[in-house]
Amino acid sequence: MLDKTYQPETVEKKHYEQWESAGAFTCGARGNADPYTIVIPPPNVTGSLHMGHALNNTLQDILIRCARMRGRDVLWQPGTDHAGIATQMVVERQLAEEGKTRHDLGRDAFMDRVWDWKAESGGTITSQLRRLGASCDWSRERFTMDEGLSLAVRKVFVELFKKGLIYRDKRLVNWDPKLHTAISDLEVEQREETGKLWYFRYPVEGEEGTFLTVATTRPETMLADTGVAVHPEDDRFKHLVGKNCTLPIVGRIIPIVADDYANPEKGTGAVKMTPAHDFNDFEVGRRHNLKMVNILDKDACLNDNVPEAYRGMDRHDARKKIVEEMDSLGLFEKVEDNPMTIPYGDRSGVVIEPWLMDQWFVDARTLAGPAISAVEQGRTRIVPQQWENTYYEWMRNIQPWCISRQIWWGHQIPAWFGPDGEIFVEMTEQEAYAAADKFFEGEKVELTRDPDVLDTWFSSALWPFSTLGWPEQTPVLERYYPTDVLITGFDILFFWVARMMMMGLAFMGEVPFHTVYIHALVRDEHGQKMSKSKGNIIDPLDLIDRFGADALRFTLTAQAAQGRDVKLAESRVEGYRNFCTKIWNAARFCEMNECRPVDGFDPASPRLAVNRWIIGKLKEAADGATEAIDAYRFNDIADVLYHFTWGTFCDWYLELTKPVLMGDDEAARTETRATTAWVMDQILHLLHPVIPFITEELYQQLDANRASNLILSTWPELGGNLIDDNATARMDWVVRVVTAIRAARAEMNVPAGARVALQYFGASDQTRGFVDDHRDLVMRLARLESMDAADKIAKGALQIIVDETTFVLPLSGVIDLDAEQARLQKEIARLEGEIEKFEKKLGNEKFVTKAPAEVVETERERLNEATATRARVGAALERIQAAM
RNA sequence: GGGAGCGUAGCUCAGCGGGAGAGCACUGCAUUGACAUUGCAGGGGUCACUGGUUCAAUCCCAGUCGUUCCCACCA
Repeated sequence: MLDKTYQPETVEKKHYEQWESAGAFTCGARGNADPYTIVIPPPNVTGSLHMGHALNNTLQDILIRCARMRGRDVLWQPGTDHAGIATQMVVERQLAEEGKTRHDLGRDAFMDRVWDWKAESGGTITSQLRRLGASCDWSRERFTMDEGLSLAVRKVFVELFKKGLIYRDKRLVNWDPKLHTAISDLEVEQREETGKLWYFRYPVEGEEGTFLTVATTRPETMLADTGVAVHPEDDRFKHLVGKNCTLPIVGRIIPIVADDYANPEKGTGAVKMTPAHDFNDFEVGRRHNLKMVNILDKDACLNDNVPEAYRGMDRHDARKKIVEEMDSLGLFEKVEDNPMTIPYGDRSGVVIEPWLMDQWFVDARTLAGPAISAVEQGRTRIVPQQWENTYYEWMRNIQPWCISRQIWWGHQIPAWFGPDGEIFVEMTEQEAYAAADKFFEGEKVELTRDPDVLDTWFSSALWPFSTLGWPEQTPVLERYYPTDVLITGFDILFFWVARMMMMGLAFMGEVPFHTVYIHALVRDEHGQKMSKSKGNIIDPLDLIDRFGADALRFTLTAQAAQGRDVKLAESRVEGYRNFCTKIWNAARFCEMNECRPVDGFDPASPRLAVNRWIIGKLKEAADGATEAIDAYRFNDIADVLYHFTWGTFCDWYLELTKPVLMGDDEAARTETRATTAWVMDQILHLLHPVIPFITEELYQQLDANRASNLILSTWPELGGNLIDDNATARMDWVVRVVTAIRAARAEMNVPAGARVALQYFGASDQTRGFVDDHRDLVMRLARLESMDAADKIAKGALQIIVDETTFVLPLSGVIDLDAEQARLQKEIARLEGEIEKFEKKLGNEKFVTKAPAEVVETERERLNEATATRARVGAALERIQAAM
């Protein structure tokens, strides 16, 4: 017996364990079936589940469960990411609370500490994914710093280095003065701010009283100026090109050069050059052989390359002091407000400094080529397609990828330096020494390994094949690569998707996935991004606790329309929890009425119209769900199943069949029980990918003899002629008549409980047939006492027009004639509006000649129908008026 | 500066070249047999604005306004 209410927490736990122990998640059991593979976007190993994960993994689980039910050999490859900077920051914060830094511990002890933290918190996110219902193959769980995956990282690094696609270079990088590491362009967040623009006079050397005014947003960088640039065509400055300025405060003589970069429209037209601290100036400096003077240390404080008074100062303090000193020298001209973008580190939140240093880079431009063509040729499809443009845009303008990080948690770069800076990149230290031996021709040297680690995204880029065993050529790799679809948020399109494309093509020679489905962000109900500081974070686990995992999953699915953010309101979750309750109660109804699944039930077999009708509707819903899944239209899946289950099955079918179930026609009862059970069962199948827990529970409870789990059963693919036009016509008629009577009764305040007599007038033969066949149904659902033909209409009765028939509730003296008159007049006004519209359209010759014939025909039918109904309602109105 | 999305009922959003939809909220009625986490019925919208294409535009095109986001090294 089913409990009176659905208890998610016990059911969810029970079935998840059952699925796992039944091996339902394990790949490879269906050796002959087509494989279907998804790799999970690996969450941060020390993180916890947020709404974005909940959405992302719900969508994956829907595809995975559906594919499994459709007979595929499914692999959902799970795992976690070491998330270098993020994880290291967490552990460093813990250390800070103990008053320590990582340097107090030293590298090895610090690494142990992070591994401990990983061991402690690493299970959180995976257990939360289980609570969500994610049917990952946990036996294959991987971590980006596993031995095998680390081997893959080294192998890729070494091979790319040997091909010249990874190189070490001295360039300006984005330096994070708080985290003390370089970061990639993608990790820099540009923020719009109102800054200032200061105008300074630089004396021209040897020309007393002549000044060149430059404008700058960063006064402190003037200490590193090594030139001034003007545009070659700028007549104001032509005569100064080739001369020098004396850099105030510092006293350095710096050249005035002509370069196209200088924009006559910007600032004063003369721009100071700071090649060691500005990306543009760096390029100009290269072109003109300007000196590179680095004035910052790793904390972004001024170093010994500046006048003594400034040494050790913070960059912000230095700015103030520079402006003051320039002012006191009479070289400060003015200051203006200036809207500008300032670079911030996305993790640290501090202003990033361009800093000149040696780092490792990937030649992304070369790797991007094949990744661009793969999408152009459709070997990988991006859904929704508009994201392809974004992908192309970025890939075609891709910059060298800075992959070295000055942190400890991550994959240490397999590069060893010799005594004079020679670089040996090898898989192991042993091989590095061997290479060094060869290089130094037997001379014994000491090698030191590069202390830096790789950008986290370097290892994530290998995820689709490193998790499957690469570089070994394993059967699993052979079978499941390339994967089928990748599901991810647009926020990591560049970070991750683009890089997987590059690495997959470079090392596997094949795209990593055929389809990339990009979903939106989950926001709060007002469209605000969820953040700790705003305090508007909704915790998925909290919602699961309160409403059940299924309710949360259904909500996310129903809102996952392509190309739009998901705005999550708790009222929605509550609404879909109610949907789960509805299903539960429908199942209880089945149980109470002994609607048990019948083995080998043939959906073409029922004879009763109501049964043939619901089977037809079910087929439509099932086809709709399948189409929606294949098109990644997740919200449509939810929508079509919601409306079929609640609106069609519960609200109509279960009500329509009650008379049969309670009647004494044994054959009809048996057929209806079997049909009800079968449709219920199909509903459970169709809903299972979205709401796996409650459907599994009901599937098992509704038939104690079931040998297998719903998770492993077969997706409904209903063939052939299950849609019966005759059954549809009659049942749709019943629905129409019942609805019309109910509406009229409600509007005219006929007491809901009152059983009233109904007469019908002017019915066609077909309608009379429908009445004869379905009289009991209409009487029951519309609360009628009787239903008889009449040859005239009683005076002052309530009249309801459906199609050609006038239904009459002879309530003379009971109903309010004025109200009835008003009701009919309103109906007439509506009909006349329609008629006018149709007539105007059909009176337009261009419409009749140019529009498709079937459209014209439809409009004609509508006009005829409206006209006929108008006449009948008019007659009804006259009768009422006669009675007044 | 470049690009993209969005603007439809009070709120959150589907839809989309030929009769404006859902959920929630709101109003009225209904409680002894699946379900009040319910049922029945109802109110509510110049589909942002202006032009254009078309027999026909909420839908396609252009522009405007508003809004969100992405990319970009501009003193």
